[in-house]
Amino acid sequence: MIVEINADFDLRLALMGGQTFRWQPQGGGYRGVVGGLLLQVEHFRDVFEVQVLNASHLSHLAEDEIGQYVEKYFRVDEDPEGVRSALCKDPVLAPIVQELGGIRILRQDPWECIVSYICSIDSNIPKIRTNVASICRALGEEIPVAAEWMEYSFPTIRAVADSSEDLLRSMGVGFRAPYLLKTAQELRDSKWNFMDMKNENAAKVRSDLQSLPGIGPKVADCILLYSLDHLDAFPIDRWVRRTVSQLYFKGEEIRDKEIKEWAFTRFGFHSGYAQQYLFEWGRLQKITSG
DNA sequence: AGCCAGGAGAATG
DNA sequence: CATTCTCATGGC
Repeated sequence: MIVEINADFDLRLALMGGQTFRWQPQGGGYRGVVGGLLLQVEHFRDVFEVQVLNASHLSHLAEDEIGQYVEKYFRVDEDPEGVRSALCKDPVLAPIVQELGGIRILRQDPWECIVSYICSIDSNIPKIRTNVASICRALGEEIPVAAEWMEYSFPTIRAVADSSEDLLRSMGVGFRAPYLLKTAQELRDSKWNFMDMKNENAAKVRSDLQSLPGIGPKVADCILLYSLDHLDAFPIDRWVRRTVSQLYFKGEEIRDKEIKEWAFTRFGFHSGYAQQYLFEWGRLQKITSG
């Protein structure tokens, strides 16, 4: 089955940047597992095609629901041109948006996002990817694709909650192992409704998330932005802190609280996209400056 | 080889 | 409330 999506979309930045960790370059496009579906994505001129490679026995989706599911994941229900033109009113951001182009924010699964960004604590993108891959291989369900080709779904909350700290440590996550275990157990044992969290007040959701072990301000904002439809969230990590300071505050050190207020004042409900451009631009500068 | 990494949490001034 | 320390591992 093939789903065609009509959108300007930088797939490399969306799938291989710092927002999701399950995709790999493959044959001119990218391959990744999303909610039990093994997807192959390729970009053509003004559309890209999403091909469903597996029988989707884990997705519990009917054939005609897969298209909607994929479109939700790629967040086609938004106007990227409108977002960019709004951001370009900022004279500092305008040339960056111009250069980086069509960054898009995916709509990921909240639980996958929680695990991924707990793994991200004091880490780096290549390592997060290997950590997440190890966790899926050990605790996810097998998705047989072809001979000698096995993919793995993202493990359920229960699968992680019922594992152990030692097992998680053996996947290279180090001191994050107890965070992952305790948060999974809390989510298993209490009633968390991620759907409701998409409509609730962002501050409330943020503080609820921060009650979970291993979720602080930065990780909570990533979960809000990447999986809970709170596109005004502005995750502040080292890169963003550094980049904002450099571009807007003459290199002065600014407290996170001030950066948050500054961001919302300046970018409003598009703060999440602003953050995304600033993050990618900061990393690009580091790469090109050696 | 040694520095650094999409931080959080606990312990201190 | 602000600063400082530790946490485990691997990428570059």
